[in-house]
Amino acid sequence: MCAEADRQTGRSWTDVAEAAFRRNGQRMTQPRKAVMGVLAVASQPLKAEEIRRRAGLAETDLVTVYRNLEALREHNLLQGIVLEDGVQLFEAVRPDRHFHHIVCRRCHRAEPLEICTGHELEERAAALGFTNVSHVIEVFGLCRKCHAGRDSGQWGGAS
Amino acid sequence: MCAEADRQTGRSWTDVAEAAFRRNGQRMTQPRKAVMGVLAVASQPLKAEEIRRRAGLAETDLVTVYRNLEALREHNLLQGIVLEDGVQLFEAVRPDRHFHHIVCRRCHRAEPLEICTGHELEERAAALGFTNVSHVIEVFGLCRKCHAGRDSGQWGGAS
DNA sequence: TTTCCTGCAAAATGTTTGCAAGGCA
DNA sequence: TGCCTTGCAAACATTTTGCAGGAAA
Repeated sequence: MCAEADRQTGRSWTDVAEAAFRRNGQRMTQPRKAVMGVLAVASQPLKAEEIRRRAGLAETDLVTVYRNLEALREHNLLQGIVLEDGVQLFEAVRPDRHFHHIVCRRCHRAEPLEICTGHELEERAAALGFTNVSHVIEVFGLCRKCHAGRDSGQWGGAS
Repeated sequence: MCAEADRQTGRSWTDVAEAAFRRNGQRMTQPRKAVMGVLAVASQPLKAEEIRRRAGLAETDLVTVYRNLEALREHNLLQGIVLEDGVQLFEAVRPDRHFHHIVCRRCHRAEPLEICTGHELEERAAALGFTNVSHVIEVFGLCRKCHAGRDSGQWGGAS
């Protein structure tokens, strides 16, 4: 799919995304460019609100941000993760990278964990008759900075 | 059934939960008993609304259900999973069982996947300086019944 | 009779939808 | 000039909070 082009042509994620939009007769507006710019350089998954902030779109409605995120997702250029409390974070999809994150449950800072153990689970799921299988693997914890003074939490322990 | 019994004492999850409440000076009310009864026999994680329905608490406010779920969680007797769309499902915690689920993204039916590959990830996270580490691993797909006529979905594929 | 629990109302959050006006191509 | 996008308002679903009255122990 479109994201594959990246590996073959060496084009940046932004270029690939822009091409996908144009191919579909969709337009490159200022808010869309700004959102893409943020996602292109983000080193971690971000909340919609944070994307707007980094994009310098304080004047822009959050609705517009969501609509652009949704548009990117439809082109398979964006993926989301859901935190323990239901909040969504978004990040650019790059074909040459698949990994999961350790996310600080206090400050939401994320670091990549460059291993993926999902295939076993997916195989098992397929054996149970499930199709269109995907997996979510996220690890939560407290980063060093946030470690000070906090109880173990209701989700802790059950690993 | 035997699987419900606490490994050491032979007490059922319900008994353990009731003891935990009484130990804390908390009371066994009718809504609380009903919620616990549902969780004790549920074979899969359930939404708050579904718990109320199964508990026969149509007259009871959902707020009460949430408060009881929260109370159970504080005793480490309940755990939740978050679906791709942010909705929470709840299930009883049993000390002798740790596994993840394959959840149908249409009908929310879940089946256990009796393997857990989270420890590697947690070790890695700990090495990065994170504490209080826990993990969320969920696999989503379409069960056989729901497989008919449905597009691949915005989250699909990116395994 | 204490104080925990419930119901009701309302708020908080995060996200989506409808519609008319605005602006890329 | 088309019609894709935006802004605004409002709807939405889920979950949380405040407060007064009701009920376990």
